[in-house]
Amino acid sequence: MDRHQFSKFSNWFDSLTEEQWKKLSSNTVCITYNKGETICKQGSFANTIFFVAKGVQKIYKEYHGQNLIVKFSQKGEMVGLSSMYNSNIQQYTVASVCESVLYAFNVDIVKEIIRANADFAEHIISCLNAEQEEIMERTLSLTQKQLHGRLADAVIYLARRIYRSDNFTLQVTRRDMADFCGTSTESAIRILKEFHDDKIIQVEGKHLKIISNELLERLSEIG
Amino acid sequence: MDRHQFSKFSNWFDSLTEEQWKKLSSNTVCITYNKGETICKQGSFANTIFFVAKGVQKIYKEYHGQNLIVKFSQKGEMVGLSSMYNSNIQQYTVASVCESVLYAFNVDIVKEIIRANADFAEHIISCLNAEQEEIMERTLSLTQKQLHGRLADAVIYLARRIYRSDNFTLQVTRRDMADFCGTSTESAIRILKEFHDDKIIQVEGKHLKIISNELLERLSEIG
DNA sequence: CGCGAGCTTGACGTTGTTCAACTAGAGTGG
DNA sequence: CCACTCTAGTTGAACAACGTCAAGCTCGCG
Repeated sequence: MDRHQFSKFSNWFDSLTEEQWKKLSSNTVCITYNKGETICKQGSFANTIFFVAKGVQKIYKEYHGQNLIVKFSQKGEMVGLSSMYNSNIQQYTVASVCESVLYAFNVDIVKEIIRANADFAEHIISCLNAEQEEIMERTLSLTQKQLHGRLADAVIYLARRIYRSDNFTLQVTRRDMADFCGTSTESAIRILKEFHDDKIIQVEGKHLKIISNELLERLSEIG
Repeated sequence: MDRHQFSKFSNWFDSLTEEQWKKLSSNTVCITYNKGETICKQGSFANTIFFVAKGVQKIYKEYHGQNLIVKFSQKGEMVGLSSMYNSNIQQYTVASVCESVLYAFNVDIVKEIIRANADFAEHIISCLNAEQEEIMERTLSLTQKQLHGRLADAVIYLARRIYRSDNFTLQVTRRDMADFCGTSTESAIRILKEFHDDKIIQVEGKHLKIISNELLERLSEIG
């Protein structure tokens, strides 16, 4: 594992001493996942922290055959930090929505570094804070807004956070969009079509283009 | 501030050195809040971490005049850990649902101790993990279950986590119950009445008694 | 005694789910 | 190369769940 490769797209490991880096990387494997493959499974033992080097993944909770997608993770993010202490049971399932490359760290080594390196510990806490803030914002969206608001939020999320463009090719299915908005596939499709007909976005198959960010934000705002 | 008082009902500060404790406690004030008073407000600057010595508080997000109660906090818990890093803006409002006593710590001192004390840092991370797990569980409940399941969850939560009894006096209003379940006051009342009529619980005004834990759990399970 | 906040109930309308049917494309095996 | 199947996407109609509105109630407090 070349340290320089990592620091190009992530500051996660900048604070590590040479020794800490060696220990971490010698206990690490790199894995490539195909589209649709499960990376880790809700309910299994959580002894791994993942670092995403490539691709997009969906992090979701399973419930009675229904899925709720909590968030999408991507390049430069750590996955599994929130199942690190307490129960060592995985709280959610992670699956690859396109070809992904992940590094799998041993959780005990990560914990060891947390204890030895205050900068790294702070980074972790800071990251957990951000994640929780995000989840609470989404919980608010999912529980207080109607479908139009929720789908507007989803489109904004994908455009700004994941694809960083107003014009992108969806790697997720309509079902995933629905699971992200806590609704049924049919409803998600209907609302997206409405947005299309109202010239707020342009959807053709997997291609999505935002026409009016203002209208999307208005929809998000009024719920 | 007497250290012994604290260690009676909390292990939060056990790992602190004498010096760290002195520094922390000399920058701390103790405040009593009456029922209904706001402890801290969503959107304001977050430079305080609270430690609850007495009472029950509601932690909620405000949105268009509607509130979503994320959780209730109580004796022995820290409040504000999740707004510690990143933005120093309070992510939620905290209000007292009965007479409460809280200690207000300076966030910078807490951060200083995190850097200097690995046990304390681990404790914080562990706590953040637990909180996030709880919030995700609730998000699942709120988005995937129908009202009966959500109210069953709320009753179970109050009985097991807050009052630790199957027979207790509610300090929260029906409105709060509704805000906790992401529904309207009227709906919350109707479902509670149904539970009462079906002899699952017994509600009379503020008094609540669980008659059948099995039925409640079945309701929670089937959603 | 009157006022206001919290609680309760019924009627009604809306939102969003469910079910069923149909289409299109991708992969598979004969 | 063509039937076959499977998955994803789409549409419409019927229905259930839930929110909203309106009204009345109770109880504590000034």
